[in-house]
Amino acid sequence: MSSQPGEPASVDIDADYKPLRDRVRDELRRRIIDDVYPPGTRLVENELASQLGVSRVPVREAMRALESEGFVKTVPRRGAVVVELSAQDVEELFDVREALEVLACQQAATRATKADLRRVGTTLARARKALASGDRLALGRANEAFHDEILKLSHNDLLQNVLHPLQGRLHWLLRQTGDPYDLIEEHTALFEAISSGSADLAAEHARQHARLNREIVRRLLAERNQSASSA
Amino acid sequence: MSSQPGEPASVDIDADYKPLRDRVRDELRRRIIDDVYPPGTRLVENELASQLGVSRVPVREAMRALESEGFVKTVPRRGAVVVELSAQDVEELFDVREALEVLACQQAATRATKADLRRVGTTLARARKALASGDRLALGRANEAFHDEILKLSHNDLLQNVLHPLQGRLHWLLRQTGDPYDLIEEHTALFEAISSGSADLAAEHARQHARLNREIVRRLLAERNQSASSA
DNA sequence: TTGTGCAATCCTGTATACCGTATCCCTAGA
DNA sequence: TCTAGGGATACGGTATACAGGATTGCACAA
Repeated sequence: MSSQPGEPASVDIDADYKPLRDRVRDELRRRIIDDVYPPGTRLVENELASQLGVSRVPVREAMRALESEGFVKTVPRRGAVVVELSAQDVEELFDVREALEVLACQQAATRATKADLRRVGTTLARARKALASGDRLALGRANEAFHDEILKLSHNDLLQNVLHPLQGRLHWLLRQTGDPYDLIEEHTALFEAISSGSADLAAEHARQHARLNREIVRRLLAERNQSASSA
Repeated sequence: MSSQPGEPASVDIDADYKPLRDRVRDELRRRIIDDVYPPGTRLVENELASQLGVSRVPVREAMRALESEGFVKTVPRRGAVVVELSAQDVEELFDVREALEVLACQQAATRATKADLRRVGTTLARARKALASGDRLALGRANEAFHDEILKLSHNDLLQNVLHPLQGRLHWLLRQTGDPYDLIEEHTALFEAISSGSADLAAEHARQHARLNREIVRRLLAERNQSASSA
């Protein structure tokens, strides 16, 4: 059309336009993850709508999205409640996550570009810095970002669409359990495996990492349940 | 509480109640799969609403659901269009499907009950009968049912929630390409591997089956594209 | 003939109001 | 203490309105 060579493909006047429903969804998801709405909280459409200064329609649509992401459960005619992840839910989450993250890392190994890898390297450096300065929050965020970026390296849109919400729930879970562990060595090894270009090596590391991660979360949950049952 | 032993957990006056949005979603999905709305068709809220005799709200919610299932693509302020699966989409579909179906079969091998296996056996018999009588439609349905049931054998709710929509798209694709192949031997072998209780064996067969399936679809698509480009 | 600009139109996104009905909760009564 | 009744609450759905981006078609200019 009228676009000059070198310019982005389309005109995109409104590239950053986001429907209200999506902004509401993001805000509610954030509140759930940040424990503003702890598990068990009822999410009442009218309350949220007036609180956010929007009508019920976008709130309803946001709620359906959060339901399909697994953050809330809707019982027909009773409304939506923030889910409490059961032990079985956690196991299933790790089952599926392992299968998909192994695939993501395999594909990342064969498809990642130099620029991709540089970006991940930067994120890892940020994590190391956060660890050194003892900033647990920043470390957690950097670790989350690491997984998000690995996922992008797969250059597989469907995989990203499927796995991303699961990772969201995983991150939520890790924040609930305190996420008090050092994954940097693990992540570095995984990153190197991917950088090597060997799909098999990357897969092996991804599987190992997922399993270690699962074990840690299992232990944390077991501890939490013990202290809860003694109350 | 007040319920007597042996009675269902709750009174369940309305056990089969389904929100309108879900029924609309199912109906629209059916129409897409049955090619009533071929790829590229614009889905206009008002039209569908008046056609189905409902208001716009449930139609909108159904559309979002179909979007997250990957049947339609919506561009903000421009509306929803039935997607046309690109070659890359198909590859990604098979990538993720393979990873998840391998997991499903592994878990099915260790978790399936006798009753589960009997049920699948019945479905396989149905497929054989359909093949013998040359009923292609029934054969296709039976093959779809086979995969749905294997998935249930995994007794993994999350896995089912994630994989089921992908299988829906896959079945859609197979109907588009004509689904003209005989999978019964393959399915029988997979079924026996699962029945044996060996996760490794089941995984191997699942992987092999997924790859064969992918090859067949690739060939069919290549043929279709050739005949399309010569038009 | 081919393009270009503008106006009319369509449709989405959102708001508002309202209704029926299922569910929940509280209270009064046995 | 338990149960039944009744009101309050909130979901699911309908109807309507409207602003403004997107699309289309047409007239007009090059």
